[in-house]
Order: sequence, then C-alpha cells, then structure tokens
Amino acid sequence: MSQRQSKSVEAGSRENERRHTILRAAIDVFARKGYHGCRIADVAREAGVAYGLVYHYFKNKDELLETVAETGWGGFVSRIRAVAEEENSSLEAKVRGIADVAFEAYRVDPRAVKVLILEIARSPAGGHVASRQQAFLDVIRMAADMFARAQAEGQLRPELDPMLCASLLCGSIEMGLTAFVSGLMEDRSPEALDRAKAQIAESFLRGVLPSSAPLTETSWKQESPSSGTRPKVGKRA
Amino acid sequence: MSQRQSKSVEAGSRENERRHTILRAAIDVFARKGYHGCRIADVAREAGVAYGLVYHYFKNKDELLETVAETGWGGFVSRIRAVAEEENSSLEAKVRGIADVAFEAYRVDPRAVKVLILEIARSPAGGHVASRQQAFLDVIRMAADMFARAQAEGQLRPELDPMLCASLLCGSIEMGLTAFVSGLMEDRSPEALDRAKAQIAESFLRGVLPSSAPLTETSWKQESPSSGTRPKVGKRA
Amino acid sequence: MSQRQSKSVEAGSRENERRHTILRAAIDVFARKGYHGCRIADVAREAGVAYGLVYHYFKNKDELLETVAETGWGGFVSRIRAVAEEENSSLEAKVRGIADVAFEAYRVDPRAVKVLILEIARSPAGGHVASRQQAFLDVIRMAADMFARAQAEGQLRPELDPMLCASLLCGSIEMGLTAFVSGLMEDRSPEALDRAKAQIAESFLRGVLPSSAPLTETSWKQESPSSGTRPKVGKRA
Amino acid sequence: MSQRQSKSVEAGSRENERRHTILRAAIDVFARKGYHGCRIADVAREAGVAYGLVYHYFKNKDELLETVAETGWGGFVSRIRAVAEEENSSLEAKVRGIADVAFEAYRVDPRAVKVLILEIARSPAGGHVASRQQAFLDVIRMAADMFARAQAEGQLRPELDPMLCASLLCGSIEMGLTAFVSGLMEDRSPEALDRAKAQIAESFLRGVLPSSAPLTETSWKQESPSSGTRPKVGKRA
DNA sequence: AATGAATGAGCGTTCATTCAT
DNA sequence: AATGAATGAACGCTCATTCAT
Repeated sequence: MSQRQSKSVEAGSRENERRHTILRAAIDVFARKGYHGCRIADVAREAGVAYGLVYHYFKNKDELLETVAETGWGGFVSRIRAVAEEENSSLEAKVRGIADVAFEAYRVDPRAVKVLILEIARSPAGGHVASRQQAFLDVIRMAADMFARAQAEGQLRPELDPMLCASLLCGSIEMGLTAFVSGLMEDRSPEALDRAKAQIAESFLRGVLPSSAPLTETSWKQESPSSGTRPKVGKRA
Repeated sequence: MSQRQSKSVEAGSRENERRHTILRAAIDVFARKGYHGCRIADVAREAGVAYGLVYHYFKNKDELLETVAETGWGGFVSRIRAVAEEENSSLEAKVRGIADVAFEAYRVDPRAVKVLILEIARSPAGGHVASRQQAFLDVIRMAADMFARAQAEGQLRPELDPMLCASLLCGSIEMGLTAFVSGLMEDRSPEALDRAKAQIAESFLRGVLPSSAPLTETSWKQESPSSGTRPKVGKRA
Repeated sequence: MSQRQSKSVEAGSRENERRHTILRAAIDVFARKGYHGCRIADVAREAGVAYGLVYHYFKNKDELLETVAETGWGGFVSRIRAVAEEENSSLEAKVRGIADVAFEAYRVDPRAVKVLILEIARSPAGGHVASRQQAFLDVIRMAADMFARAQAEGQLRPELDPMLCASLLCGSIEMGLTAFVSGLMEDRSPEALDRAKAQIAESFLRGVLPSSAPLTETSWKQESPSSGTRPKVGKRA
Repeated sequence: MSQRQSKSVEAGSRENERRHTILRAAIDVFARKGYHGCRIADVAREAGVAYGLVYHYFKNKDELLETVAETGWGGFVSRIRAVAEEENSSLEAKVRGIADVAFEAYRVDPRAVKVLILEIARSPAGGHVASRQQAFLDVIRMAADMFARAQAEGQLRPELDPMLCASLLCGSIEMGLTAFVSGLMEDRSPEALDRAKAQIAESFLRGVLPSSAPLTETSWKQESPSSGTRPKVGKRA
C-alpha cells in the first residue's frame, strides 16, 4: 500500500503522517460533499496543510480519490474475500461473515462507509476514477463465485442464479447499511446494528438455502415485552 | 400554414415535441455521463438544438434534472404506491407487484432506469436536486408502511423490522436491476428478466414470510426441460 | 419627430401608436433599471407586445435608446436652445427660462427626467449610444455661447469664464433636479419645486451677475412667519 | 513597472503590488469603458496578469468595483468630511476647502476622478454596487448639515434651503470637474485649474452668502495683466 | 404586422494544476 | 518538503438578434 519507507525512519513516518492526514481529510470532505462538491482547496484546508502540498503526495484529484478508494474499499474487499474464499466453512457462515465485515466497517467508521457506498461503490456511469469505476461489481462477482461453488455442493437451491444471489446479498447489505447511513433507522446502537445484521443474513439465507438445510438462528428479536411468551418461532421445526 | 388555428395546434405539439426531445437527450446524456459529467452543451448537441434553446424550456440545469427525475421517478413511485397500497391483496402479491413494476420499467426503458438508479435514487450526499434528494428513501418508507400493515395482519414474521424489510426488498430489486444495467448479467432477454424478477421476489418472500405461509412458486427454473409440463401458475388461491 | 404618416391615416396612427407604446415602455424600464439592466424582453412585456415586435419598430437596442434620447433629450434641448438664443431678453431672463424648462420637464414627467439625467446626459465614458454620448456637453456648449454673448454685452462679470459659468449653471440645475429625483428633497409639491427653481436661478445669478446689475427677486421664501414684516421685495435696495 | 527586485522581505509588498496593479487596471478600464463595458478579461489584460488572478485578489467583479470605489471615493469623502466638520472655520473657508479637495483629487489623478464621477457617484438607478449606490447623496447630506449649521449662525442667507445649497455646491463642483474631464475646458494647466476652482467657489459663495458678508476674493482673473491695479473689488460696495 | 421559438456569441466564475520561491 | 500565487480551460447562464410562420 505504501511504497515509501526509505530515507530515514523519522522522515518516512513524518511523510506518511502528512499523507495520511490528507487522506483522512479527503475522506471527510468526500463524505460531506461528494466527489464533485469537494475541491482540493477543501481537502487542504480540512487537513490544515498548504494548497500545493496535496499535489506533493497525490498526482491529481483522481489519484487522491483512487487512493481513498484503495485504502477504504480495498481493505474492505480483501476482508470480504477472506471470508468468501474460506475453505472449510458453510455458505451460511460465509454469508453471516460477509454481513459481519460490512457492519463492522460501519461500526468502526460510519463516515467512511458513507463514502464507500455513495461515492465509490456507486460511482456514476461516467465514472471519475477509472479503475474503481465498478468497484461494487468486483465484490458481486466474487460473491457470485462463492455462491456457484456452494451451489455445486448443494448448499444453494439449484434453481437459483448465483450471480443474482450475489446481487441480492450485496443489495440487501448495502441497502441495510444505507438505512442506517441515511437516518432511516433511528436506533443506531450497537445492539440495533447487531439485530439488523442478523435479520439481513437470516432473511437472505432463509430465502436461498435449500429447504432441507436448517438455519442456525440467533436470538435477535427486538425487545417485545410479550416476546417472552412468544414461542421462539423458529425456523423450521 | 399561416392560418391562426392550425398554427396554434401545431405549435403546441411542436413545442411539446421540442421539450420532449431535449428531455430525452438529457436522460441519454445523464445516463452516459452522470449529472456532473453532463454539460448543457452535450444535451443540446444530443438533442440537435441550439445551446440557448435548452434554457428556453428549462430554467437551468437543476430544473432540467428535476424534470428528468419527476418524469421518470415520479411515475415510477406512483406506480409502486398503487401496488403497495392496494386494499385487497396479499403481501406476496404486493411484493411480486413491486418487482413487476421495477422490471417493467427496465424493460421499457433500460437507459432511463440507469439514470433513475445511479443519478436520482442515489444522489450523492451533497445532493444536487433538493426535492429529489432522498427519492429512494420515500419509496423505502412507503414500503416500510406496507410491511408494517402486513405484519399487523400476520403476513410478515413478527420478529422482523418492517423498515429493514423494506430496505432489503428495495436493495434486492435495485441490485438485481443493477446487475442487468451494469452488464453483470449477460443474458438480458425478456425471459431472463422474468426469471430474475421471480427469483428476487421469491427469495425475498421465502425469507420474510411466516413459515406457515406457503409460497406460490412460479416456474422460472432456468434450464428445466420439464418445465413445459408445469402449469404457468398464476397467483395463489 | 415622426417620419411616418403616409399610407393611410389609420394605419399610420395605429403604427405610431404601437411605436409610441414601446417607446414609453422603454423609458419606463430604463428609468427603473438603467440601460444595461433593461432587456428587450422587459420592454416588450412592459409594452404588452410580443418580443419580436420591438424589432419591427427599432433596428436594435441601441436605436431604441437613441430614439428615447432623441424624443426626450432632443425636445428638451431645443426648448433650452429657444430660450438661450432668444434675441431680446436679458441674461437673467434666459437663466430663469432655462431653469423653467428643466423644472417644467420634471413636473411633466419625472421619470423621463430621471432617464435623461442618469442614462442619457451622463452616459458612461464608453457611451453606449454614439451620437448621444455627449448630449450634456452640447447643452453646456450652447449655454457657454449664451454666456459669452452676455459677457460681451456686460451682462456677465468680465472675469468669469463663460464655459465654466455654463457648467456651473447646468451642474446646479442638474443636481437640483437630482435632489428631487433621488428623494433627497422630501417635499416634491409644485410649490416646493417652484421655490427650488427660484433659489437655483437666483443664487446662480447673484453669483455671476455684475455687482452693478440688481437681481429681480421673486418671493419664494419658505415659511418664515416673520416674512410678513419683510417687504415682498421685488428689487433689492 | 518593476520586475524582480528583492526576495523574501518583499513577499508581502509583492502581493500588495499585484493587487494594486489590478486595481489600477480596473480603474483604467472602468474609466475607459464604464462598469458594464469593462470585462474581467480586459482588466486582466490591462494589468498583464492571468484571467484567474483577478479572482485571487477580488471575490468578484462587484467587489472589484466596490474596492475601486472604497479606495477612491472613501478617501475623498473623508477628506471632504474633515473640511465640512472643521470646528473653527467660516462657511467660506469650508466651501473653498471643499473645492480644494475636489480639484486636488483631480490634479493628482484625473482618470480616477473620471471614474468617481461617472461610475461611482452617479451609479445608475439599478445600482451595481449596493453600498456605493448613492455615494454622492451621502456627500450632499453631509454638506447640507454643514450649511444648516452655518445658517443657524447667520453665515448663510436665511431663506435658502440648506439641502438645495448643498446640491448646488456639489453640482457646481462636479460639473466644473466634468468640464475638465470631458475636454470641454481646453486649458488644463495647474493655473487654469486654480482659476476654475476659485471661480466656482466664489460664484457660489457670492450667490448664497448674506449680503452683509463680504467675500474674500482671490485674484484669479484670467488674462488681465492690469488686475493688480484693480481694487480688491469686495462684494458689496 | 405580429408572434415567440431558435440561435449562439459573450461573459462571469470556478477550480484543477503548475510554478517560483 | 512546503507554500500559495499564478494560470487558463471549462462551463453555466444571459440576452440581443434572427427567423419561420
């Protein structure tokens, strides 16, 4: 990720620090104003550095976004990949794992996720940043592979299109996060996030798993006072 | 030719024609380059009219997009609403109906849907067009109401959060369409679209409907050669 | 003033009427927004005619202003000239006459005078309308001639520069009117106007007439309660 | 004007220099073409700088003019005010002082006075620059106060309206300067300017001072070589 | 004559990028 | 490395003028 480290340790770290400061500033400004609304001047001011310094660390605006994308999205994607390509784990575990990764990212830095979703994952057709242009699609393809393998092993209902399954999972997670990002979901407590994460994974799994495969249910029913009396309406009997 | 009455009649339709031409051009250019990448000059060239004429029909760039949004999204939303607020229809029927509306819109005008999804529904944080800014959110809220009502009637599993259900449905449909829009799905034949539509609705329903409620399954298995024998089951009884 | 009258009387007058309507509208809009702030569209709307019709009666915007200037300023100037070149009248009578003409013009149409002063007389250095560019200067030159002749006859103190006298007279009258036009003078009643006119003429005359030439004073003292004791002095002692 | 001279110390002054260069250019172009005729491109070319640099130093065109106005008019007005509000000086001294200030400004920078008179003092009805819109009126009001005070002390004929007196004085001075600015006065030598200044002040004073107050006359008779022998013709005999 | 749609040059402003220090 | 002044292409919008009817 970082090619600079020679010179002296101090210099290197100082340099990295500066670079990182600018990067954080870029994420903030992007999150606040979006790609087009964000001017280099804004980033510099936010970072508290001189105008021209941004151009010392980044070739141009696109490289800056490119880097923002790489830093954020790249890490995100590799974590997703780690889960999706795990050797000895069930589809269910993988799906839950993917939801985990996504929600954890949101918990750690909601603002960055906002950028990821709005500015990077969905960069408009024209696409500012060539290589990141269809960032989301890579993830979907990766997930599609995962579903295809699972389908071959009988872990996914055979009549389902793996690519479409991948799209649905990603769409569900993304819109679930969007609901939080956008303020649609009022309760943003860690517990609420966990409940949402579980609901997303389980609803999805229930929808695509073979009828014969029972679902490991977590208890995430809200706090219905009467829920105690309610039978853990579980999955399948 | 130079007579009054015929002139005015023609004039009216000519004017509307021009306006419509420009609107179509705007949709095309938006679809190709996104809001910011689309210059008025592009729209004018695409429409084959003079630069200034765009400003004869639209106050400014924002009003142009606003109108694109209203024309496209507005109609779309009202059709969704008609389905969601239907009095005597089951949740399943409504969910299938919503998927129908979305996929029909895509079938009729894929390019417009592209704009809808990329530029209008997901307008970036900054949001160019005030009133349309959170267009998608309105639809989700509408769907959330629908799910809440259904839940009260026992048509939705009680432990699910209606707002989240709404998000998941919308996310699934949107990403399903995105898969087509983006070229992720290679087969874009009407049949493939129908299959996808059914898979989306059914996976979703299977995921959220109470276990006790059986799902009316349509025949959309891809390569089942025996599907010919299966009756084209319509709605459920 | 009007070169069109042939054809048929009706047609001519209808045409003239239209033209005049537009001209009035132009004066109004000019008065309200100034030359640059006034668009052809404004004039057309104000006149209640179609956009393009303005171009039937006037070649272009400049010709329109040119005509406004001619109509207003031209008439004004010729009236001034009539007074200034009168054969058998004293300098005092001429100066008073010039003030009369100016204030009468204001009384008749304050709005037109506003245009005259702000937009025509003082057209900025660049000058929109070539021929009118130095409209005011013509008047001053004319007045300078008048003063020079008077000086030759001993009616003006010999040490004064006639051109400067002309400038002072015009400046005084103009700024006097400006005081009314601008709202600096609150009382704009006919009586107040007459008082101002007299004060301007008399102050000026008292300043430039030879000491030996007594001034015919008018009674324009405002509301001096003690004025009863003061002889309604005609001549001074 | 000056290329490179020193380095670090002059950074601040270099910046000011640039700003000043642009300001001068703006004054020049304004003087030549007026507010509307003057494009930013002109100012930049005149100043010999890049287009965008103008916007580095001035927020926009209006602020540029605003600054021109402030720099020129503001200083002018405060000098006038200093004279007008002087405690121990006669009305005559004040009037002469005001004429001094005005003519001195012209002597120092005729071009700037041209701008002042044509573009700032008399900004058209619409008024480009809000705060400077009625710059002249402020000066007139100030002078009116001065005359009112003088009238209370018997230094101004009681039947005169102070506001009108102020207008006349300002109008006289302004048109006097206009005569020079416009080329109406051919002799623009310092001596000619002094003569004009004296004539303006004295004619005005003679016109408004009480008959009992003699006027201190300066000798400015144009080409009377024998004027030295002429008795200091006071006012009244 | 009358209408108003159509045209396009022109200008203010923004902002990514470069450069001198 | 760091600064911020300098550059100029790009684009939204206006509006005088023309044109088809």
